[in-house]
Amino acid sequence: MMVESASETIRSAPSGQNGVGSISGQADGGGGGAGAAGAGGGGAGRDPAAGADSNGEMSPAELLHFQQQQAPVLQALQVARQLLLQQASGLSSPGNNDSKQSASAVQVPVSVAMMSPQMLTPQQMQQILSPPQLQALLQQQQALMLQQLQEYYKKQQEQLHLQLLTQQQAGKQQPKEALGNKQLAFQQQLLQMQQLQQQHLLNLQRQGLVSLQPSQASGPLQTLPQAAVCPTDLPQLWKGEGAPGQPAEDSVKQEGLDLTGSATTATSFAAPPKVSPPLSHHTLPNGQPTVLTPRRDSSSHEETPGSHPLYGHGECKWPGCETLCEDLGQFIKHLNTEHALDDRSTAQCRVQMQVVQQLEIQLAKESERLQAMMAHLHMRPSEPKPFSQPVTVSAADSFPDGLVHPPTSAAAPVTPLRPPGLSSASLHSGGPARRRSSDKFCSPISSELAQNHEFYKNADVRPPFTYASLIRQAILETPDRQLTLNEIYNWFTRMFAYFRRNTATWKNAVRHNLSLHKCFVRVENVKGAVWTVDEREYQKRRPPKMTGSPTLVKNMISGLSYGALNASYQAALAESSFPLLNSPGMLNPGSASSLLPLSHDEVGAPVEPLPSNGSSSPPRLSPSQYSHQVQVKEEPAEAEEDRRPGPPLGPPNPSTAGPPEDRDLEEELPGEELS
DNA sequence: TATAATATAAACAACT
DNA sequence: TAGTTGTTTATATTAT
Repeated sequence: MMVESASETIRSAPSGQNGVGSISGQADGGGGGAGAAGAGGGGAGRDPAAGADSNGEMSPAELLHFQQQQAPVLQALQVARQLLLQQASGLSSPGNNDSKQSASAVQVPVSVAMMSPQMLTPQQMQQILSPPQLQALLQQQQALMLQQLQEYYKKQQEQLHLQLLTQQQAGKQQPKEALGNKQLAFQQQLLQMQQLQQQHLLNLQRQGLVSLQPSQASGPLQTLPQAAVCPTDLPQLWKGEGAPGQPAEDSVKQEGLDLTGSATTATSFAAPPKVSPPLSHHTLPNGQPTVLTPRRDSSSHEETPGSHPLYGHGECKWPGCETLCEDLGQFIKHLNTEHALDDRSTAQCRVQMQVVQQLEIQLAKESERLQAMMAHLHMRPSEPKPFSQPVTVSAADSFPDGLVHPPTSAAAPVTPLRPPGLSSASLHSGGPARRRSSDKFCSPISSELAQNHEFYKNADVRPPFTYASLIRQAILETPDRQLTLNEIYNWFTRMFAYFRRNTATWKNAVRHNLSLHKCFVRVENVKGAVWTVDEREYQKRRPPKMTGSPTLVKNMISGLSYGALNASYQAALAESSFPLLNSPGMLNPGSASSLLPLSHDEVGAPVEPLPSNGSSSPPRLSPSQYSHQVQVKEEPAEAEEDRRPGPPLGPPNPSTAGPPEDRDLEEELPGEELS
């Protein structure tokens, strides 16, 4: 009865279509997850679309107005950048004419310079000043320029903000949707501007044009999140909080840092009511910034250990605040005075939370993308795979929650998902996955399992290994190299998400394999019957030609992904003699640990990373033992008595190995104690 | 095409 | 009696 019902599910399961469906479902799920994750910060996530919509609803006049507003900013940026570039080239080659120009720029108000760089031609400075002087002047000028740039931005942003406010007021009578869309449009403009500003500053920084000293650097630059880490929208988000808002009263801080954000703007701009649920103040470190450990810039972590997370390199790391503090005490004082619990700090904290949310959303998106990529690649197994990524990482990445939930339907025994390091051939089971040709020869189960341990554990993907190899692996992973049937079951379910379903089918298969293959020896001990592996018999199954023959190599090359080729090849060679991992480097910690027991239980074997290594050579079993075990299978009753003494079937004594049947295999294993 | 390996299904017996 | 364990047979698929 059970079997029948289960078999029905199995039958339906193998359908490839379902598998694909499940995949897409997972992808969808991922997307949904992302959406869900972004629910809180959904505003940001939806911004692009919302912005587009809102733009669509804006009147042409408004659009034009904004564009006009932004045009000068762009121009100014371009000009300023050119100017700085010229200056830089001038620095690098003092004799250059450009340097003259740059030097001359020092004397010209930056604002003017930005507007009409071509008109600046005082080149006398270059002739008059020495290179060091020029450089000093240049730095000074750069700082000036930055300051002016920021002021310029600030003004533009204030203008935009004012317009936003007026729109808000004027639009009170308008349908809320339209108003919201307009606001979004405004916010988009603000974001763009801020992004522009940041990109510009970043560019300057990258070009080495701006090596701003902390004090010199105006907030924006220093507070810029790492470009590599943050998508462009993230910095803007932050900026949006800090700079744009800058209502008049806050805009100019005594420190001269223009970065300080204003709470009001922050809330209205970056955290629209819908998006940012009222972040109650309790979420804020009430006057105890220490609670705000999650800094948005990782730089804080580089600071001297023991220092305040918000204090590093002698300055306050509070977003937008680079106030210099001589020591921790001063910093604490500064913290309590400048960053106490108030609207501004609250808003900044909100921003920080949004930054984190954005990062999470980004992570979700990237994970989804990775899934899609993997699915896509699986669709075309013939295509060469670029690289095999570190399995654990990618697997984890692709499944943020660490789980790939089995498709709702029992379908999809083989989903398009593939462990990154796994060869297409080994997974090639497009359909019912009847054949796992590569399991024995091409991709050693031990290494693949080690590499993709997390993947199989979490992904509902049918492992590309035969039942026999899996059973063997399960048994060999145990210190005693013996397992009861139930323990084998448990290993299957523990190691493979796939085997958490259709239990009747695969369990039947396991039993069938145990009985069918001579390599599995049933031994009775006190606890009952346990199953062991007769490596000699197991290796017998190998077609002789496979051993190190060109065919093997050919198969492997054709079957393995390029990235995994090397590791798999090595592992294959290793497995032929040492079935289990013997190359620690290929293991990820988790799997390595799981396999660890194997390595230390062998009595006689010195290193014996894998006792099971007996594989190629009749390893662990002394002739007597071996014969006895075989006998056991045929005559279980007798066996158990002899076994009793040591560990039930304890680590077979590796003392003398049976006649190495697979000599051919052992070429890889020089030092192996074959006999 | 023949063969081997494998997967799956199922029947059956023994045991708990 | 039901469930588990173990064996065996049959059939289909795939690769060599």
